Amino acid sequence: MKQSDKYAEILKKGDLRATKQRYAILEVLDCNGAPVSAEDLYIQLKRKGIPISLSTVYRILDAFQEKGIVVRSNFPDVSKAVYELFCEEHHHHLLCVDCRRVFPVEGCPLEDYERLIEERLNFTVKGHNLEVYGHCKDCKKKT
Amino acid sequence: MKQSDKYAEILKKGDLRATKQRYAILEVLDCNGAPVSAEDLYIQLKRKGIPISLSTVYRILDAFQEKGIVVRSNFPDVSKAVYELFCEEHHHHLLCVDCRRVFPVEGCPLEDYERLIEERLNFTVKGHNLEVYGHCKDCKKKT
DNA sequence: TTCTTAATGAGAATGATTCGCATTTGCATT
DNA sequence: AATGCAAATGCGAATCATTCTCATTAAGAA
Repeated sequence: MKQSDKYAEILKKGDLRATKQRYAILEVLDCNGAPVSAEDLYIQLKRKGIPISLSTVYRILDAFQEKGIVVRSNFPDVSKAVYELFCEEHHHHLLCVDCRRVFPVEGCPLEDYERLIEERLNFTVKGHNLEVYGHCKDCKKKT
Repeated sequence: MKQSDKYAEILKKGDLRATKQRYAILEVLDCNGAPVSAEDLYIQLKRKGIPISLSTVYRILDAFQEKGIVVRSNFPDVSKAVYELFCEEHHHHLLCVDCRRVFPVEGCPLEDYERLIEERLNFTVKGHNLEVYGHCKDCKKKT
């Protein structure tokens, strides 16, 4: 199966029309790995020669997030939201406070904690947000 | 010791002048328990008859955060930042997606996880952000 | 009481995001 | 392939949270 077929399927499943702009956003997110801001995405798309406007980037990301195609996050002390493709394997992020890069970490330590919350506080847990921040191995060296 | 003495001490320790506005913000945060946005804080202060402007609220919260007196957080899908008094006991928050209330939970399940990250990924952990969201016990009933 | 400097108020400026509306484009149906 | 219509896009204006500027006020040391 070609990449473009994969994207077409994602869009069809989400009941979204297949447009050049949507394909291009899926492709960039797919290649990018780490979360990107709407503006970065816009710049990358322009650089690739894709005709698109910033508001369309926002609109597409919104639609994607509604359909569960992407996940939006807000990192502390960063004023813009970032987006990445939804990933089956639940994972979290390490943020380097020096170089501002984002590293994925697979796995999640919260199952027991959430069970405890459900039992002790009678709260139905639907999800969580977790980011860990600090100094990545490259930035550690430099100091 | 009176409450106002407590606030005076906090300000002195932070090397900040004691002003009516700063006392008032400390008092509201102290009574409020849960995190509040700058605007909510401003509204509450006005309601109490405190003369203050919104920019001052932001400035004071900024200064407080710099001194470690308050903690600022960004909850997902909420565009404004929220602030609460720094609390010695490390804790996290439960967000009810229905009533939007915030509940504190003491304790933290991340020690082992962070140790693992430090070892496996050679990343120096400085802190983390964790919020759990779902339906609180009151909203659960209503449905 | 005076002086210096930090803090405040009011509103303008900024930056991220959303909205409104005219135009274009997928795509289901002839 | 041509048609029609709803969905998607582009552009700029609008909005929202937050920060900045600068003139005025008030803490607190001397």
